[in-house]
Amino acid sequence: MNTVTASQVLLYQPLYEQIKRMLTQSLIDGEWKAGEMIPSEMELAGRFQVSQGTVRKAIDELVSENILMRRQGKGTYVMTHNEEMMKLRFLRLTGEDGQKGVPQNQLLSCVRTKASAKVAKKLNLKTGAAVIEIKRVLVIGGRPLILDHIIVPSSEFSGLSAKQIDDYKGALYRMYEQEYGIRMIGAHEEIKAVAAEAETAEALDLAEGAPVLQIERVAYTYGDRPLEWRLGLCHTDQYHYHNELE
Amino acid sequence: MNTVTASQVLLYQPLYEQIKRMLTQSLIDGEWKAGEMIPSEMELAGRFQVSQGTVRKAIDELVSENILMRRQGKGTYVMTHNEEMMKLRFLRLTGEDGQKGVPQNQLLSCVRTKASAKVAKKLNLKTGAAVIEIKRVLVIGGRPLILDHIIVPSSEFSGLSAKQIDDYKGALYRMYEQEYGIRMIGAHEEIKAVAAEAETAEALDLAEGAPVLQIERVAYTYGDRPLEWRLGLCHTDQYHYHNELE
DNA sequence: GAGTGGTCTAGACCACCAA
DNA sequence: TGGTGGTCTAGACCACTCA
Repeated sequence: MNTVTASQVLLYQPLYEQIKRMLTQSLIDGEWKAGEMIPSEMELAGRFQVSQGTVRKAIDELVSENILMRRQGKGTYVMTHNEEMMKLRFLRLTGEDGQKGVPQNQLLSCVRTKASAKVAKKLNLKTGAAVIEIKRVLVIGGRPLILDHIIVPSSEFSGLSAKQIDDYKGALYRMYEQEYGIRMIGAHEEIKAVAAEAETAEALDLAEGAPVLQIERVAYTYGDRPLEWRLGLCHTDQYHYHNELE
Repeated sequence: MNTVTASQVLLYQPLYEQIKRMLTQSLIDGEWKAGEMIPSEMELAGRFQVSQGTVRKAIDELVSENILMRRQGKGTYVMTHNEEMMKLRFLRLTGEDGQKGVPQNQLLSCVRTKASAKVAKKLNLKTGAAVIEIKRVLVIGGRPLILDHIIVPSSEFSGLSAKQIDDYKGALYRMYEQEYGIRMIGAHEEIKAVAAEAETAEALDLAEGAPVLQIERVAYTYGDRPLEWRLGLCHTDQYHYHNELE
């Protein structure tokens, strides 16, 4: 019976799902850019020849995924990392008081290199593909907190420079969005506890062998396309990673 | 103008929000228990004197919060930790292959004691209030993986025994639900990397001082009422904590 | 006041399930 | 075949923003 169900699932597509996919395609195609207003619900209903309620349901889902945002009385907008609430959207480290503090960015290096087998697999690239590798330290409250090791494909970020990273004060997802039109909409993280190696210990002002939190992240844009890999090593004496389970 | 808006926000409540609250209250009152079917949308619409669409929107939100679940053609049910997909809902540790493996429970102790100031604060209790303290090791794939230290208020879990924990093979949230009618619907976790102390090292078969993941969790039931505190110490050589950011 | 999103209704029809 | 949830429509009215 499950085999029958499987084929039915593939055939049947509610209208609002189809519209959701068409809206997403328009976002991928760049018809509406980050921060811009999209057409009104009535206008989209006319374009797709469906009722306003159906368009609404499609938009509802995109809003719940943080891809669009509504502003009552004004319109519906493409979400952007410029929004105050989105700026540190993916930074899950907070102090014991629950406050984040504003991170300072201290760039260590930004070089062209080739993708290792491991990173290539995570980014759907071929081993040895051209990538850009960034190393930096995030300083919060005057203390070095995270040593980040970041890799992005050169094909999508050609010309990426240390100056751009500095210009945006290390807010990389804002920079990707504004300089390259690439909007990160989600990420997958894998977390472990490891002993600090020499490089980590020095960067974070710790003893070698001290326990640090290792956060491996793959961030992706529309259509779940992975476009950034990063490995963060965090000192968690006074900070913690927080998570809400529902 | 913000002051005006604030009072308006307090006064204005959409119908579906009111219905959502009434449904939640019925759940708190135990009108429908975990796994039971609630009345049909049409019946609730009649009871509350609103249209079916309005009831539907209220239920939609409760479903998205994992509080209710729909079964097309059958009805709407109170979510339960018996559901296959809910059984390890809050366990975020997986092996490198992304598989969870079935955990075995090895109970170390289950005793009556008094709440420390720290735990009391997290559980909204008074310092020194009667609590039950459970220590156990979760074994996955034959290897001890997590040393758990769990505290619940005696007032809500009177009579909790080692036998109950064994009977449910350590699936505590299923046990809370079936034995005490308490359903955990969410949790907050704070994660750090720490060095294993002697007790931890012994329980997890590690060297003292080895880095371990420390997960502090407060789990809550309907109305965000906290009813369980736990501290898990995890060995993350072959496992990792995973998280999806959206 | 015009335009937008937000709520609510009433009713139609489809998909699914169980008896 | 009847009852349930799932989709879709058309239209009304409310709340908000801005010119």
